[in-house]
Amino acid sequence: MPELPEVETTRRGIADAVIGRTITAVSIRERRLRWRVAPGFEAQLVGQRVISVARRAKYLLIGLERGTVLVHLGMSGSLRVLPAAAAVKPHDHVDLQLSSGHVVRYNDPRRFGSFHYVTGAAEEHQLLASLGPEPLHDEFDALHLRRLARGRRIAVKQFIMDSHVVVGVGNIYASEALFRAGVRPGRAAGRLSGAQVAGIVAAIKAVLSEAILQGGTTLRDYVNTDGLPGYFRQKLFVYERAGEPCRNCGTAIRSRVQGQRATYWCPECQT
DNA sequence: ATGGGCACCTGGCTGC
DNA sequence: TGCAGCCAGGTGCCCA
Repeated sequence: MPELPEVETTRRGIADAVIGRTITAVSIRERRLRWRVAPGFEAQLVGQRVISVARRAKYLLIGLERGTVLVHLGMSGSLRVLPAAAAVKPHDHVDLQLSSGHVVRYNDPRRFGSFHYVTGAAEEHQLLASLGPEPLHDEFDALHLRRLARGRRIAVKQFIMDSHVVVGVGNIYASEALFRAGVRPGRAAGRLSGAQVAGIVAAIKAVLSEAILQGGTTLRDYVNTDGLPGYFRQKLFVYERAGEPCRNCGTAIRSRVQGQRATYWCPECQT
């Protein structure tokens, strides 16, 4: 489910509710997430005040007084801020009880998400240490992408979804960015022109920024911290639109499986 | 190093 | 109606 815009929307949604509050209790109903939640996780959090809520790639970093909680939403995870007494629903796996009387509740049907508690510099944690640049930061530019693409035969769509190249570009926004850049997803990354690389960088930044403004994309499960969907779906040009007319030229959108993921493109607008 | 494929898991939809 | 099969916003790991 969540790509960078959905995670960023979640970050903004929980920030005001948690910053300055103390975690008074942690309850875990299901420890078997992508990785089993470590024994002692609850005890390490309880009593600590929340200092910050940041994001790195698709990870949320909940900064506490003595450490950081690393949360990943996987494919189907979401965090909501609810009154402490709110009824528990299926797949509500983790609760962070706050001194405000609210609870940050993690729901994840597929259990591909994760929770870690990290002491010391969170960015040095194994899961974060080798990640590429943030797509919306200045260090992600045409020069960077061109340098990494040199000699690579991998399809450009899989290339921009590689977290060593740039983080946060998932299956929806990879197709959408390549449509905007006018580049076919199967093109070899190393054979793109400088102008195409620059166009892809600009398109990634634009599509992610716009999606954040719309609160992300809801296809199936995703909801923000208030339980509401994201509205970017209406702005999608190609994703899950196979056979439908291109919004630009009317040609039927095509799809195929690439790297075990569905890919969508317009055969007329993308070369 | 690079690229490809698998695994983890549940739920919703399709078609027989 | 029932059920098998397929598909889904991610990503770490193993293999050639």
